[in-house]
Amino acid sequence: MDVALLSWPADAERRATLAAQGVPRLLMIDADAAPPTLIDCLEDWVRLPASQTDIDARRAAILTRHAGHGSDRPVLDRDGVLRCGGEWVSLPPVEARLFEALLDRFGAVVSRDALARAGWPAGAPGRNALDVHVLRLRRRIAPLGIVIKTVRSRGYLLERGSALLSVESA
Amino acid sequence: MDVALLSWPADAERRATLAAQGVPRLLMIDADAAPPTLIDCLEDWVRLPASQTDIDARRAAILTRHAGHGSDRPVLDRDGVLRCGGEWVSLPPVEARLFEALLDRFGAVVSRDALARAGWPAGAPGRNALDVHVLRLRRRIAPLGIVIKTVRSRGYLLERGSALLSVESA
DNA sequence: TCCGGGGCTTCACATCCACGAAACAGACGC
DNA sequence: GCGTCTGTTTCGTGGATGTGAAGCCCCGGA
Repeated sequence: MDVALLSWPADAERRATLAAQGVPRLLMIDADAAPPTLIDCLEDWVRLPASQTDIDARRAAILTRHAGHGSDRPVLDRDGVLRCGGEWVSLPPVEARLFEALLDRFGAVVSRDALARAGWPAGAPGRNALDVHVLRLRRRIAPLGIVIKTVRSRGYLLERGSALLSVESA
Repeated sequence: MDVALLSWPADAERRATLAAQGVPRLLMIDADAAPPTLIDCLEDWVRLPASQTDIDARRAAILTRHAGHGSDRPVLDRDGVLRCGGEWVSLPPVEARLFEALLDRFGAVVSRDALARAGWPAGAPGRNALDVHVLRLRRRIAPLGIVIKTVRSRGYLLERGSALLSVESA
């Protein structure tokens, strides 16, 4: 995980998107622009021109806060091995593609359509196939403390479980 | 509560004291000094010389965080996911449209008529539908510390709750 | 002061649809 | 052959939306 560097006010829209996904941001403020109101604790800004030292300091601060809020993303490699919190599981092809799509938008909603396209690029099978694969994927990743939440009639959303965090850190 | 303005590195000792007391701080960094590592979320810094605008912006940001890791404005994304203070809930279509209308006028009154139009662009169902949906919306967003206040015979108004802040931080 | 009504809140249902879950079956690889 | 991966069918549960009706509160009028 890294801090996203954005221009302000140029990247206003991207900023909102990243904020919604919980991605930390550092806004580079144009010399003559007004500083924005910060959305949350994972955001900061520097006025340009700024020294690399100052920029690095603010990035480090954001990362520290981010770590404090605890939310490491799982990692999926090209062999379908999913790692998170020291543990790992292997994902079969279809589930790996589904998970990849969810991970790309970690913390944000992925529509069922988008998932179906990700899972079956050549065309999806029956409608229920997706349901079943999500079910199986859920069970497979549960031991890693990763959860797929349903957002009814909208899609699915990937996040770290809450209950397991204490167990994991213990 | 106000933000303490300190010089850095001159006021290092006072900074530690204030931090221990939970007092928010803004460090004014000497032009040639290295930026400090931030102790907590209630601290920030600006490099001198800095404009009053920038200083005020950072003070405001600190105060926002101080109001309690979640006193930020709620954010509703296009997938009906409402985020606030690290938590989130999903809103079904009708409630999402109602909430959007309230959020557009955050802190101000939105008339029942306007709400009805926002919730049912094609025309509202029974008159009571709005009441019931407001009720359900209230219950759904309560866990996020967001409150819909009634302004009798005028409409509704969206704001952050106060009582829940302690629960939320626990 | 008491009463009636408007405005809002809340509950109890009823309907419809999305999603969850189990069971089953074919295909494939070791 | 056995276990895994994948897809299908089927059934059940719970969410989303509306409607009707009972209650509360406050305000204005008799």
